[in-house]
Amino acid sequence: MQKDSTQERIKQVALILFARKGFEGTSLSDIASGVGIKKPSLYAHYKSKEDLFLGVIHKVSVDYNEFVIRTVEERSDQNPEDQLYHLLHKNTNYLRNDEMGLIFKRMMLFPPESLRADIYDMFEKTENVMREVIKSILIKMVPDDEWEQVFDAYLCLLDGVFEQVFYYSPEEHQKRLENSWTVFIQGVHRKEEM
Amino acid sequence: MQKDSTQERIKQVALILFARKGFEGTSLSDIASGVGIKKPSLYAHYKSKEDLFLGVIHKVSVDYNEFVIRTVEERSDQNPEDQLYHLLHKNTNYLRNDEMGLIFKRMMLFPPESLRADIYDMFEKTENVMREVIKSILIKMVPDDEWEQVFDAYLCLLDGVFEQVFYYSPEEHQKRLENSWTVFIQGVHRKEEM
DNA sequence: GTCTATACCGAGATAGAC
DNA sequence: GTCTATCTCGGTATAGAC
Repeated sequence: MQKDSTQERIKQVALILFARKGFEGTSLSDIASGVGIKKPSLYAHYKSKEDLFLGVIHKVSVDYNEFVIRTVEERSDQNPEDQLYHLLHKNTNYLRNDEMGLIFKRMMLFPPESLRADIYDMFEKTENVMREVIKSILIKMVPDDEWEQVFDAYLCLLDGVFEQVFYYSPEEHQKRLENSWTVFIQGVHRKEEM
Repeated sequence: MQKDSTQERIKQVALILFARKGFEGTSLSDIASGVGIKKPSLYAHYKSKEDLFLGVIHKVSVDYNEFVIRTVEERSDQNPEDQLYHLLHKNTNYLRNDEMGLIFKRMMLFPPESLRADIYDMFEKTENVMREVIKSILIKMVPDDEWEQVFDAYLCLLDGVFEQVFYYSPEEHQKRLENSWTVFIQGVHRKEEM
């Protein structure tokens, strides 16, 4: 598994272009010229555009799952609230800065019609990874029969914050993230008092 | 302004197709055959595909703004909490059932590259409509210097709930909406107690 | 305004030499 | 594995008759 094989470089270039311009919006010519080869040479490595796309998406899916697990482990010694906050922040940065995040979300929301089933299969496990990892944090801070409610609210927070990455400047976005987090965590704490 | 003019029917068909398959994924042949005319006839009404697209988007933008205002007015006699909850629900249904919602969000998140600037200009006022309308509700329930924090959290809730429309079944989605709402409104109430 | 016919282009994909 | 040359298809768009 060489890291600099042409195969790998094609995937890297394709990742960026698919993320920015979508599946239909990206042409094989674009990809080939980004890699520095001619279009037909791509077919020595992938048997079709869709085949290449699935290769890219698979890589992205694996990377995101690893990212989530790694990020939570980084703060496994801290209190649950800090862990949740840390994940919220890291997740936002990942989605903002990394082409991985961009393409991940684009394909979750608006997959190319012909590949919809494949993509949903591939990403199905991501929800489960999130669930297990976040559950392990939540059961330390709320009663056993309520972690799922907070889980849903937290995932909604992640999704909302993600979406806003596209609309606002980094500063404005940061402000909104903090405000949304504050209301969320107050809601969770109120639970503890009841 | 006839409602059944060919112009209008073209826009209706184009709206549905653009929403489902995106700008690049939709061809003028698709649109023409949906309308029941031949492809070149489209050019009697719109001077290009991009021109048609902008026409559709404009209609969508206006409709969404009107929807938000109308929905809040429907419950203007009720207490603020019910108003917020009502808007959350209606907004979700609008985004789920109406092609308007689908295309609105698709184009906010992933506009076709060449039209990005036009689209962002067109949608800029939506945020302001939301801000004014929701502010008028919030100032009745939280201190004057805190409505903006709750506004940010509420908009994040709307965005998160919207995004999840794509992932989950209606039942699962409804459950998550209720849970997210509960944590949100508890966070807001805790503010009142402090 | 709608049609047929067509121009033009760029897309994805293949053949076959090197 | 990479190239040039080429194929086929479907896209956007235009010309011009009715």
